[in-house]
Amino acid sequence: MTKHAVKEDKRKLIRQAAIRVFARHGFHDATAKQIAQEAEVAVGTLYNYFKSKDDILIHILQVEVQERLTLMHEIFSNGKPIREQLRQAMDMHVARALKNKDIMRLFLGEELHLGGAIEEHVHRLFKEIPRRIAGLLEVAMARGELRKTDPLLAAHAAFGANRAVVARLCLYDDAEARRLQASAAAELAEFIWRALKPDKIKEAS
Amino acid sequence: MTKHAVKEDKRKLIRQAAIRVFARHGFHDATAKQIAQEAEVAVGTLYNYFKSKDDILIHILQVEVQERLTLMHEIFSNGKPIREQLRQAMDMHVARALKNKDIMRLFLGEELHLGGAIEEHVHRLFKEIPRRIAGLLEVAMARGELRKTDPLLAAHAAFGANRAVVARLCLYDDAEARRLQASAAAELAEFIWRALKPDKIKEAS
Amino acid sequence: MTKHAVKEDKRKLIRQAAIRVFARHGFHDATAKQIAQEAEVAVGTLYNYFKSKDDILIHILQVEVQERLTLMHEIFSNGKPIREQLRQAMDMHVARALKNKDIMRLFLGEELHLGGAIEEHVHRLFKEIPRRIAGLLEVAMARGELRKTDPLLAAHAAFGANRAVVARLCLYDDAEARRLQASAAAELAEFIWRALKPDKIKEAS
Amino acid sequence: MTKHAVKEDKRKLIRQAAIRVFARHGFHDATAKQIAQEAEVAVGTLYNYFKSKDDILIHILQVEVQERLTLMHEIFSNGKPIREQLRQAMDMHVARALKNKDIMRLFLGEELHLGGAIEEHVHRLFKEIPRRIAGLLEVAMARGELRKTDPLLAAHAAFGANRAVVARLCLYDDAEARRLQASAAAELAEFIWRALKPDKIKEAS
DNA sequence: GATGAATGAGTATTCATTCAT
DNA sequence: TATGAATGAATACTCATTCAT
Repeated sequence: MTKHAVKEDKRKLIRQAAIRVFARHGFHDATAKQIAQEAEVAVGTLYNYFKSKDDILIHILQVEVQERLTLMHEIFSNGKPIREQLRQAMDMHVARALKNKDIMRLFLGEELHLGGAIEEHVHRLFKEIPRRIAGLLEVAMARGELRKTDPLLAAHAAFGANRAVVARLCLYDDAEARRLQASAAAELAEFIWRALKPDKIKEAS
Repeated sequence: MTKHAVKEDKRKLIRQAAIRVFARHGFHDATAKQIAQEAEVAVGTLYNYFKSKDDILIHILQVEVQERLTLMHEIFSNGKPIREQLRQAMDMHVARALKNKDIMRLFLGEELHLGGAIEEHVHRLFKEIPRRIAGLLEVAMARGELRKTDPLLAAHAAFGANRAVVARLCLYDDAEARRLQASAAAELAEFIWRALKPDKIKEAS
Repeated sequence: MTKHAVKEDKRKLIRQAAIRVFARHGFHDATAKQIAQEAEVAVGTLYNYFKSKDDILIHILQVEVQERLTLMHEIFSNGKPIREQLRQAMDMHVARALKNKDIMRLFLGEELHLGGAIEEHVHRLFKEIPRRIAGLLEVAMARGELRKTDPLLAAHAAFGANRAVVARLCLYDDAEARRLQASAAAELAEFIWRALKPDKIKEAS
Repeated sequence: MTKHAVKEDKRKLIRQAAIRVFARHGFHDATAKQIAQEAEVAVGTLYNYFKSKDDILIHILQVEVQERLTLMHEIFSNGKPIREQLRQAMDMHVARALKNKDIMRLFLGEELHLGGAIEEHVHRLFKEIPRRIAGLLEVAMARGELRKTDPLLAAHAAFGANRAVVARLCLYDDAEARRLQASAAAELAEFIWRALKPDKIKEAS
């Protein structure tokens, strides 16, 4: 039990070091040596915990995606009106992104062309998110809380809007980014809400 | 003058070969040799027309972005109602993307982490698009054709929504992609229109 | 004393595991981990019983060579006519080789280029065999049981003939190997006997 | 034509450098860098002429085996009596070996366990030699110039005898090696001739 | 201008060995 | 004694770029 916990701790240590290094140099240009130094372990140790550099990236993305999906699921199961849920979801994403810009840099940048084997893993991971959002939207549409439209397309549009705004906040640290930061989540929620709200709103309660 | 034209022709030849190769293998994994073979020239010749491999990528992106911006500008200057303009813009982007999936793959994937010098060039390029969209939106807001909100944020959201949907269409060639293809532009336009239309529509032609 | 016996047992355990692993992967490509797993001990344990991976190989070869030399000595001391002794020696070598192909693969393949330090050990070991054979041949020549010729050269030739035939039987498991298997020892003995028998045979008794 | 010749020259240059380096350090321990330095080219250049380090070794062995087989074929086609042919063959092998000890060291040592893909190539190469010798012996047996026995087994025995003696001469440069050097070929030829000559010799000149 | 052979810096991964537990 | 996680030196191979022809 302890052994397993220690092993997980070290994986986490390496994962977090790798996030920083990948964010700094990009996946391709980051070297195993850099990751090892950042984690303060020997190069060989990386390979005691991960099969390869690719494997580290996959693991990082998996953990992050998993956590997001879980949080999203909680928000959209809390019984609040959909408009409120959208607002909470945007808050969550924006806050999380700002809190950990490193991982966002990684998350936003390395969507494609990782080469052969990883690419599939990563794509599968990235396709899962809009699919889950589409599921949530579909339920809301069925309930009449959102207008009827293609849920998958709407999910992509909503997720894409969010992604672009968050990217703007995280990737460029300029005056405009700082200006948008405060209102971004609220405006995004409003944007998506308006895009998807029913024509006649009959929100009971 | 002829000399210059010949030179530009060869640059174009190489650029288009590079687009295909980058799309196939990704920027990092594409080799100068592959590009040369695809363009049916010697490796050395590449370097007579471009400073470096990086330079080729920058050039590709510049041309594409430039063309899009020009088209966008035309659409938003045609005097049609904003809703129609949105529709035309979405049509243009989707059609162009589907027509040249190669360049889209490149365009979508290599946004970040190209390493040091290029990164700046590319970022500057990619920041330009939302800024221009924001400009267009701002005008429309001033005219009361769109609701008042932060134009830059709205531009990012709209552009992001578009980007995500187009990515879905171009990057994964599955059943869902084919289903969405026909209606994507219209639905996207509707999505963005609803997100940004004024509360009370008083479109005096 | 018991302690020493236990220690020897474990050395044997490891030695035999190593023989299997070396035979499977070759000395260079075999890893300490593989040997440890095959022996069902921890990696560190190997190093409690052997100085190094090299040391394990040396030990294996030493034991095998020692055993062969002892058996050879017995055969050539049994008072039988030399022709019969040759026959018995060939039988012994062929039988032993076929019984333990693993060790033969090792024995035949890793003769050279083990790198610096081991090489000397191994060479010394491998030089010992022809020298001992030469000694036996010399005695027989002195007695007139074999024709007079350079004993060392004859020893190498005889040993080499044997080695090559045994290699053929052990290393390639094809139809020809199976055909030769039955008659190999007898034919080899005959080959060497004819090569070395005196011109006029006056075998008393 | 010139281009091809130049390319072949460089392959030869690299091949010969590699022979020296492999002989010095053994195949496994020789590094690409060492070979490059010995050949006075850059590391990358090696890979313009050979697919891999393995490929270099295969090429070396192929050339050497091919040359030997050709020479052997000439000797055994020259119409001389078989005893003379044997003598010439031994002379050739011994002389060639002494003239180029480097390649012999390689030739003798790396018979096995080169790992996966090469191993097959090399084995096929090394099996070819006894097969060809067997063919020659069979013809001689049919003509009554040699006693009837299994030609393949005899070939292995003869080749093995030769190999062992040559190895002794090339690998260890000690007093005994120098003593044997002069008489080795003649004695080897005699050894093999006696081992294989017919019981009643009726050599019609 | 065009060519493509030569260059050599750069990197993921392995594995013998150690040593704290 | 037994363990096995940690270590880090070592190495084949790639590929952007150059430059003599």
